Amino acid sequence: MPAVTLPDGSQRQYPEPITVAQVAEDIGSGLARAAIGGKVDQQLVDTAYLIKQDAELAIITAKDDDGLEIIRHSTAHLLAQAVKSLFPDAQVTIGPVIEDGFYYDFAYQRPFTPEDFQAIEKRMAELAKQAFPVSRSVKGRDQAVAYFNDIGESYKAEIIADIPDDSEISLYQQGDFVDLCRGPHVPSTSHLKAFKLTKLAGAYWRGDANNEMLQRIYGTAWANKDQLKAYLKRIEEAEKRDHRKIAKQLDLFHLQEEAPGMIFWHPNGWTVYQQVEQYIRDVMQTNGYQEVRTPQVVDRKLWEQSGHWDNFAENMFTTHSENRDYAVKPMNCPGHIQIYNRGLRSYRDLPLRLAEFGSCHRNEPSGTLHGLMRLRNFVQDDAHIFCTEEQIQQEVDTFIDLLFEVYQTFGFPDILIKLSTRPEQRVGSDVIWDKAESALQQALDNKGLNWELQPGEGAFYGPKIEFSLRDSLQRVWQCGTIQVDFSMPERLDAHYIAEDGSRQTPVMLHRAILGSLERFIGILIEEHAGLLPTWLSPTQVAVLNITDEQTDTVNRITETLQKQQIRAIADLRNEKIGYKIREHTLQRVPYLLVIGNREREAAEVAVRTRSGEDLGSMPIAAFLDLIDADIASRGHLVLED
RNA sequence: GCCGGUGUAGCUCAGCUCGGUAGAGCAACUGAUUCGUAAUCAGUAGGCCGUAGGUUCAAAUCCUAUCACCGGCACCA
Repeated sequence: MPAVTLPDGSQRQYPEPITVAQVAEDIGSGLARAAIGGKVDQQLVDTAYLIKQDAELAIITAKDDDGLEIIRHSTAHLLAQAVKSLFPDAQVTIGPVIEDGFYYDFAYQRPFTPEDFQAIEKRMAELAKQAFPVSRSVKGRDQAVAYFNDIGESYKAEIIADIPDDSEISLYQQGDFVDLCRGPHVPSTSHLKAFKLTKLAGAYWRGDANNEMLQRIYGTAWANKDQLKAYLKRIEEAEKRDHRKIAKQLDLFHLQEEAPGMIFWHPNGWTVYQQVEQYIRDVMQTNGYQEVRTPQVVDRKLWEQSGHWDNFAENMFTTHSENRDYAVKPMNCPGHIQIYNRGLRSYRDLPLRLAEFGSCHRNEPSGTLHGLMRLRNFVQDDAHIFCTEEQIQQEVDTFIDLLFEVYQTFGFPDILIKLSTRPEQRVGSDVIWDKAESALQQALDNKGLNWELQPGEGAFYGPKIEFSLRDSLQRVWQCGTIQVDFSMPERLDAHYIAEDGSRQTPVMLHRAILGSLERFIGILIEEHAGLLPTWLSPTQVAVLNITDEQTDTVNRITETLQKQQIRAIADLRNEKIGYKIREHTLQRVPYLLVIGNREREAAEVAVRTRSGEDLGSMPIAAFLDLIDADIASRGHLVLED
């Protein structure tokens, strides 16, 4: 006699056990048709799930987030069914739901071609239309292993073999396709109406590069065609923000074959870079850091001593001269320790904060390079804080505040924070690790921040916090970091004289706010779609004449602006004003000053923003006040819609 | 590094299936036009078809290798 309580609080009594689908039918036939799952006492189940006792029930439809997840998961199965029907020899492996979609990994003797891809998508649509009922069954573990081995699905058998002994294994069947799955799934493939396969890629079995490579097919799935269309539109728009595309349009930088993973900065891009660097330099100077500069090419011996040669030799660029081996620096820390080590340090000197816009080279694997985001040569806003163990907490605390201040200036509200703790292979005692990890964790918790734990992901020398941002396609890139290091000061003989006269080894904190300046600028470009705030814009003002009668006036105004440190250009070309406005707007110039005879007579400038807003005519002094305030606010003075 | 895809004028792209003198738009240059808030008109010039081999009477096109880029995977001190 189950009593079912619905989300609105109403209760329904049934004389005997009843399925989710039947309850939906009881409520209404429309709901019954829309039902794709249920939530019984907070647990997601199929519509065929039998409710035997009193329970809370929510009927899940495509409108629910859970419903969408079920649809995506079921579409992954549909993909597998389509692949098996076209390529019976292909083996299925895993097919999880991911953000906005799903993927499925297959093992097959030859690569899927773009034509196969089309055919698979077409077959999926056909199969969905056939409205196969999806049914669940349960097998014992050994029985399930035998079953999948029997039908030639050895990967599935391997997965099941790893599931604990006593677990029940659920199988889902649609047509003649059977897959191992926890579920739940839609009751019929007819619920899968809005999907699209998006990309074809390789992926290692079980995510291990030592294993064979499978073929992964990615797809997206939605509750209806409109949502699918909106999603595809969103992706299309996001791709337009790609910093590599915008860099071409705005002439910011380029890469070329002869220097893979290294940037040729053009005047426009370098202007942006310089603004970012100078801002961070100011922040460092006002927050107790001292800037230094250390060599690019350093004798191999130092890298052996620091441990880099052992751990990262194949990722370092090396060179030699007169029988000596050198490496181009991949990090700045050993250099900073050399500066620390010149002269005897006292506990009174600590914390000592050494900062460097250090250009580092790392020979990253070719497949990882990605525009400004992943390079072989990049500059970090790097600094190392030498301190005592007692000072760690305070330093971490202050650093996080500083980082948030900077990220706020640049307009990044959405920061992903991860804490990585001790890995298997590490140096230093557990006592010290305990201290360091808790210092980092406490600093985060004290500020009430949301963070994710990554157990075992710390560096061999200490735990770390990573601060990551997303690009326009939602890919995550690590930018800021703070890492506690117990190892390197000792390896490189750093010491200080403690209060009691003893010789102690300092702790070192590696920290960066932006991380790689290049990467940060890449994200900045995508975040703003190239519409950089005025303080960062390569050109801040374009002064345009209507006819050549105003040439002298335009030149004079441009010079006036330039003398006030405004990055202004004059556009005196013999073109219609509409043409010039279009061009500079496409170049994302924040302010356009139009000078015709009216303005010349009135000694004013007509101000137009790149968003198309007309700020009216004003004397040049008034415009200077306006743009000065804009620049000083670093993008936080909102003049445009 | 691994899997798949791509590489043609400064930019965006067509031509490649099925081999037969390399094409468009924008940009550039020249000339005309002097114009009021997102594209004035006409003309001219521009290409080692990523690179190196091969097949062929003939290769942008077919084959092999290689480099770079794009999308993933693995990696990211």
